[in-house]
Amino acid sequence: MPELPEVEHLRRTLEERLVGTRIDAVRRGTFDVLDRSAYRTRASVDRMLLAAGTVTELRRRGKNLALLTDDGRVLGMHLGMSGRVTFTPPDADDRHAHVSWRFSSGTKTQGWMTFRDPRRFGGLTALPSAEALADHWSELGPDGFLAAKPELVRRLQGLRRQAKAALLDQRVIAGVGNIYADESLFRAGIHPLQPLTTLSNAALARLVDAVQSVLSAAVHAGGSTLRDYVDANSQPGSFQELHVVYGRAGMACPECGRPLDGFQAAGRTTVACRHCQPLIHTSGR
DNA sequence: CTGCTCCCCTGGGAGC
DNA sequence: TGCTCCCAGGGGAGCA
Repeated sequence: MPELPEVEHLRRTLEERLVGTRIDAVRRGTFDVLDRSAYRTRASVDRMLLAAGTVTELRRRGKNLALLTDDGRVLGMHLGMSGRVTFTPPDADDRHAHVSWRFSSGTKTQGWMTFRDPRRFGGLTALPSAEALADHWSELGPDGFLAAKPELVRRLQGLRRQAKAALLDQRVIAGVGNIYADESLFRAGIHPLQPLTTLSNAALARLVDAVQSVLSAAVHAGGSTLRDYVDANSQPGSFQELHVVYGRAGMACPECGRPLDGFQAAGRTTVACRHCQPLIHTSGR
C-alpha cells in the first residue's frame, strides 16, 4: 500500500495517537530490521528504538516516515512493499512482527503499536538527531504532496528520462509509486514512455497538476486498499475505487472505451491508453 | 545520465 | 484440497 498517500494517512493516524505520549516499553521480535549505521556513539538498541522517549512529532517526506522524540532521538521508518503499522500488542507467534512499542500518558498505558513487514523490503533507521534525519533524507526530491507546483515542474524540466521513470525516481519527486504514477499519467494524457524532453512546459505543468490532484484525492480517501490492506486502525482506504487504469489492462479505457494496454515501463507493470495518452514522436530535426 | 537486469523476501491468487 | 507457478505497492547495486 505504501505510496505517499498511505504513508501520509499513517502519519496522521500516528500523530493523533502518539504525540505527547511516552514510550515506556519496547519489544523486539527475532529479526533485526533496524539500520543502526547512523549512530556513532554507544547506545542500546532499545534506546535507538526510542525507549523512554516522548513523541513530539511525526514527519514525512515522500514514502519515508520518522518519529521524533523530545530528547532529539529519531526513528526513521520505511514500509517497503509489505510494511504495516498497527495498534496491536506484540505477538510472539508472528515471526514478521519485528518491533512493538508501548505508549503511556502519565501513568496510564495507552496501548501498543507494532511494526510488521513480512517481505522485509522496509525497515527502521535509528538516527541520533534531527540533523541526522535531514542527512538521511537528503537525496529525496521535494514531497509530491506538499511541495509547490512550480518547484515540481522545475524538477522535471531538462530530464532526458521517460515520464514514468522520472515519476518513480524518489530523487526527482518523493512519494509517487507505481499506482499513482499510472493514474497521474493517464489523467495528464501523457504516455509513460514519453521522454520528458519532448514535452512542453505546459504539458509538464499538466503532469504535476495530475500528480498533485491524484495524491491529494488519495490522501483524502485514506489511501488505496489492495488485497487485504487495512490501516493502523483496521480501516481500509477507498481510493482504489477511483483507480482508472491501475490493474485494468485489457479493460475499457474510461475515456474512450478502447482496451487499455499493459506493458513494462521503467521495469514496472504499467497500464495506459494509447489513444488518450498518445506517444508523441518528434521529428528529430 | 539513462535504462536495463537482477536481487532482497514472503504471501496470495490463479490454474491445474 | 493441494500443488506449482507467477506476480506484487519499493529500492539499491551493477553494468552497458
